[in-house]
Amino acid sequence: MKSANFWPLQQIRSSKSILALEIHSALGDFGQMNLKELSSQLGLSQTTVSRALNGYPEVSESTRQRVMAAAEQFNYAPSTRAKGLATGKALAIGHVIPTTKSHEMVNPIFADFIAGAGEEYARQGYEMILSVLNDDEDEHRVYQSLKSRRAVDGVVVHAPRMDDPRIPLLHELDLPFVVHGRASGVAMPYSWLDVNNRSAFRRATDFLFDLGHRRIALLNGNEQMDFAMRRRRGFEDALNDHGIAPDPALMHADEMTEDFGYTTTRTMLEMPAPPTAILTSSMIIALGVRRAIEEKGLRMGRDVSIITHDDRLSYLPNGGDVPIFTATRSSVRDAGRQVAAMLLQKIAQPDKSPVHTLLEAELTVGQSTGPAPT
Amino acid sequence: MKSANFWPLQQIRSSKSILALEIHSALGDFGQMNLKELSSQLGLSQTTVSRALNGYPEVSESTRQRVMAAAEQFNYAPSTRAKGLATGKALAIGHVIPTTKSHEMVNPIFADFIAGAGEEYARQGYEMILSVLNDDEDEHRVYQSLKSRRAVDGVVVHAPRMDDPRIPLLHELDLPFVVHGRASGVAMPYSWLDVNNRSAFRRATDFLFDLGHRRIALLNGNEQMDFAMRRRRGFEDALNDHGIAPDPALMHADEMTEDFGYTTTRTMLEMPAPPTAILTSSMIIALGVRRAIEEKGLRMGRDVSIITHDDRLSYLPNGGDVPIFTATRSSVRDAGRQVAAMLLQKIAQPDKSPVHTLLEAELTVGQSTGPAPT
DNA sequence: GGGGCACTTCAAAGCGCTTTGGATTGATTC
DNA sequence: GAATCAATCCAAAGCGCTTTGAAGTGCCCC
Repeated sequence: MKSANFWPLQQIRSSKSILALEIHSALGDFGQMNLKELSSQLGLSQTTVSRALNGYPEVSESTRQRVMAAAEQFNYAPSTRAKGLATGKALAIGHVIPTTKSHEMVNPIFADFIAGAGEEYARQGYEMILSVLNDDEDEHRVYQSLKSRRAVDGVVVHAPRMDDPRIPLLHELDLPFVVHGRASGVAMPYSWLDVNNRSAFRRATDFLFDLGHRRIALLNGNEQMDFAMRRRRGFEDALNDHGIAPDPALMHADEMTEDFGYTTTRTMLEMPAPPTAILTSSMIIALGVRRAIEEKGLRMGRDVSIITHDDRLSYLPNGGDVPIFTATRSSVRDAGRQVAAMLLQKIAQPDKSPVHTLLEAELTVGQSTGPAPT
Repeated sequence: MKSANFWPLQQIRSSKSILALEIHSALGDFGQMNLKELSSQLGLSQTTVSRALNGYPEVSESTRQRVMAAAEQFNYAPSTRAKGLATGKALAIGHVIPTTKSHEMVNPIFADFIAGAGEEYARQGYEMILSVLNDDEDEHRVYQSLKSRRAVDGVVVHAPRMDDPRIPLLHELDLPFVVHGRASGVAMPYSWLDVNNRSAFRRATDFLFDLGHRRIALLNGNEQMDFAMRRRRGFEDALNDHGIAPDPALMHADEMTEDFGYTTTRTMLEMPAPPTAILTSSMIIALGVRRAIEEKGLRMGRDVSIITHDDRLSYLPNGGDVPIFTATRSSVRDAGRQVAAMLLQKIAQPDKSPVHTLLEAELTVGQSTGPAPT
């Protein structure tokens, strides 16, 4: 221990270095490098190495370089679990996979949203952890469990419904969260990011009016969902502006499948006064609508116009340079990125008041709309 | 400490219980209950409480009941991080989100697969953690990082390509894994679960032959992907059996979008001798194919037959009771469940030799196929 | 040559759990 | 009544990190 009295410092250093190399090659592939090991290889204390890696100023630049190089060389990275324990943070964000209870349907926007959020987490050194709701399990328990196991520092709330009970719950659990969407009816403040669904659908409807359409149908998502309800409002707003009473026969809401679009449109086209334009809440519905139209020998954009909302899902591109569908567009992947950033921000500064982001969807004109047939 | 000498046991117990209640109500909502706290509330040592909760036999049944009740009441659950540190296991499984580099496209089967896998993890007390590949980042580093941070006990390999480099990498990293799919060209043994793509597509093609079709097209996924390559083999097998040479003009492979199905079919239908049947690798492609067919005034199932592979994605149901498309079906959600189970099994018994599961897709006949037009 | 001052570096405690090796207890046996 | 044995229960070490409070180092100046 007192060898420093006998050995010149330089010599110790270099002899240790040699030792380090030997030990390393001996460890070869089985040893998982840890802080203790790494610092002994470097001939430094764990404190110093830790500080060097975490960017504390107490460490000289040359030492830091040396440490970082060694960490790189030995593939060292601190154990997430140990780090989490020591810092009291989980360094992870939770996402609870939204499934509609009826058909264990996974929300199709989920994958792209996650991909966006994940980018942000990766950049900031956070883990993303997912939980799936087992059919028998209730939502409450999932969040409760996430909290009591201290598995995450915060969560993202997906697919909010009206009066969504998760918001008061998370408040009570004191678990930071950001909502992707909004929950009408919830009084307490919370952070959210949402697309301005109401104005988007209002504008889309207006656009159809401008083209001369008067019988416009709406194929919406399940109207328990907050976004669907808002889209309907926007649709109705525009009708009202133009002095037209909403016609229940032209308004349908259900899970957003191709089949829903197809069968509903088919039925509507049999009506004495069929719609000349149809607004849909998702590309998948729109595909079904288009099928029903073409099957009947009509042409989309001439006989019947379609406007859809387009979440820009990567596997469902809306055409190439020229969009196929006229659409209200907003990238859900981008939303994921932003929500993640908001949440990390909130975790860093818990006392800041809630933040709201309202994205405006852009209306891009494609080939699916045209003047109302006379 | 020696108070047991002065106080009758019963009395201590009950006085502690009262204390417990008081402390609890004082802690109220802010305290995160931990083992120490819980055991002091119960008047037991941490060891005993831990053992009671983890089902060790050294604890009497009555004590265990009492402990479990208290844990329930106080919403206690062990900290994942502390538990992980102590046991040396991460208690988590990693999934690296597959994106095709070209268009940051997220594999559309991903969400459903994850949902299935997540169920299994939840049941066995594992966390699921996702990583997203940043565009600039390379695959190697992601797995390397997962390993060196000791963030996961194993990973699932998604969307294997031919000669997939991840397999030797994970071997080298000594990180347990199971592959969803197979990687032709990889010599070393590994566990996988796959659909028998080759036989499925062979049978589908045979089925079309039986219906009298001779000019059959294949719209495949990107043939770097192992599954796509196997499907092509199956397709070619059947052609060979029937003495027909594969016609490059009828074989196309690309990212599986609706547009790909549409434009390719449209082109093919312009050929002097257009195909009378088309095989597609995904429902989304099939939707595009159908559109091209109907747009041309032809009818699916009469003028042109379609068979598609159907992963049973929850948001893309293939009709209701009567399937719309004739399809080779195999539930990807179910695959997720099984892969997860295989991986957890492997982690529990690392030395067992690799396991293989080959699922046969079922061929379900829908409305999209019919006798070849004469 | 010793005091003062930046710079660096260190030893050790603590995060919340599991687990080892031992202690305690009451019942049972001789 | 001492010895044996299950059945319980406990104290303390250890997992890999961060962080606090203290100490070492070299340099300059008086």
